[in-house]
Amino acid sequence: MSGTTRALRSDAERTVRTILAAAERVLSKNPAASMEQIAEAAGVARTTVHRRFASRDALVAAMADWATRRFAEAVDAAHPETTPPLVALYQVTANVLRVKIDWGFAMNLAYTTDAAAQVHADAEERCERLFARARETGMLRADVDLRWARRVYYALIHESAQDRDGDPEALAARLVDTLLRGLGTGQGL
Amino acid sequence: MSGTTRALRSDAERTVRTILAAAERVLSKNPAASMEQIAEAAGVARTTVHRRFASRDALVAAMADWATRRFAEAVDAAHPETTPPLVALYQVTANVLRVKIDWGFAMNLAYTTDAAAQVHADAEERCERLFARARETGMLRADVDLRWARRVYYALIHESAQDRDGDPEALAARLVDTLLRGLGTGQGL
DNA sequence: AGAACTTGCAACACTAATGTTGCAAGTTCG
DNA sequence: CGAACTTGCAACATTAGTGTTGCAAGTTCT
Repeated sequence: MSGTTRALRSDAERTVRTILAAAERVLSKNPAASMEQIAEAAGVARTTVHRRFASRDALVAAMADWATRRFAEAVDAAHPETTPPLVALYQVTANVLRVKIDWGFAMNLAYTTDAAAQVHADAEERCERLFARARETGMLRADVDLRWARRVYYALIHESAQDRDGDPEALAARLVDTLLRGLGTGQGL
Repeated sequence: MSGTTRALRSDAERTVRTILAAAERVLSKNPAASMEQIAEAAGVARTTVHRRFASRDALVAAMADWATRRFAEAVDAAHPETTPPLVALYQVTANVLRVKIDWGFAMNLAYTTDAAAQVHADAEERCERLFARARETGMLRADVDLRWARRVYYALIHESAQDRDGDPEALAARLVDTLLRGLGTGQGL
């Protein structure tokens, strides 16, 4: 039984992922797109979408959860609490960019689901803790506000993720450089 | 005749602005809000909204135009082509923040209308020209990409505008400081 | 008071999207 | 092959939002 159902279930799983990917593509271009448009982009009938997701809200919630899971993996993989701050910053940035480039819309649904909200709230805290370590090691200025630092960092992540065909490593390098050094020379300040 | 119609017309104008302000308030919280919700927030009947704006799209377009006009005024008032770059940067930033704090949603409709699109495209060019001047005077690093500079600047404007109750001058100061100096000390790079 | 105009209200028509169901056709696997 | 399961298709019910109209009541100004 488990062999059979596993095979059959994997078909369904594949369909689910196809739909999620299509929804990301369509909704990132037009957040008000209909289920019909999403189904068409996924190459399935609208009824199939409704079979997999009870409602539009359920589909959106599934997108939030899916992207959030990938986001959490991206953060964890960089071991931001144990790696030296600068290295961690590069790693997290590149990893998160990889996810955000593909799931930009879904990642903006951070506070749609309780589970997703929890992960993102945790991530914010971890981010600020990383910046706290960076400040202690003299990497960040002593007077920098951690909350503002995180907000600027997030804003730069968001902006960098618009370069959908760029190399995540290069994007991360530019981002970190801008975050730490800014764009000025320091003349006339 | 002109006296009479002017008085009557001003009533209508007042209603129009009330509706625009309400739409901004409501739609910034929920972009999918209905005309009913907007009307309620404006303290008028839904039919009144429909009398002033032929359709939902027309309302949204009016919001885009209104915010764009205020945005253009904010930029012009800073005389970014003739004032020294650093001063101009502060002035433009503070002025634009004042508008964006109140019309954040409407300002994101930049490319809804042809007229608005034109203004915003112009503003982007003017922004990059300002940064070009800043680079020539040694305020910005010589190797900085103007397009990236503008994108970072816009991202910081967007983020700063979230502090809806902050003093625009103080927000501008923090923004420019972050843009030019970044958040790092320069140690270990 | 009277003209010009605006508003709220109730009622209506219309549309687009959502969500459901039944069934025939197809697949994967044992 | 037959069981389990999934899909597409057609048809349907329901709803929420949009946009329209007529009319009575109200205002502002002359």
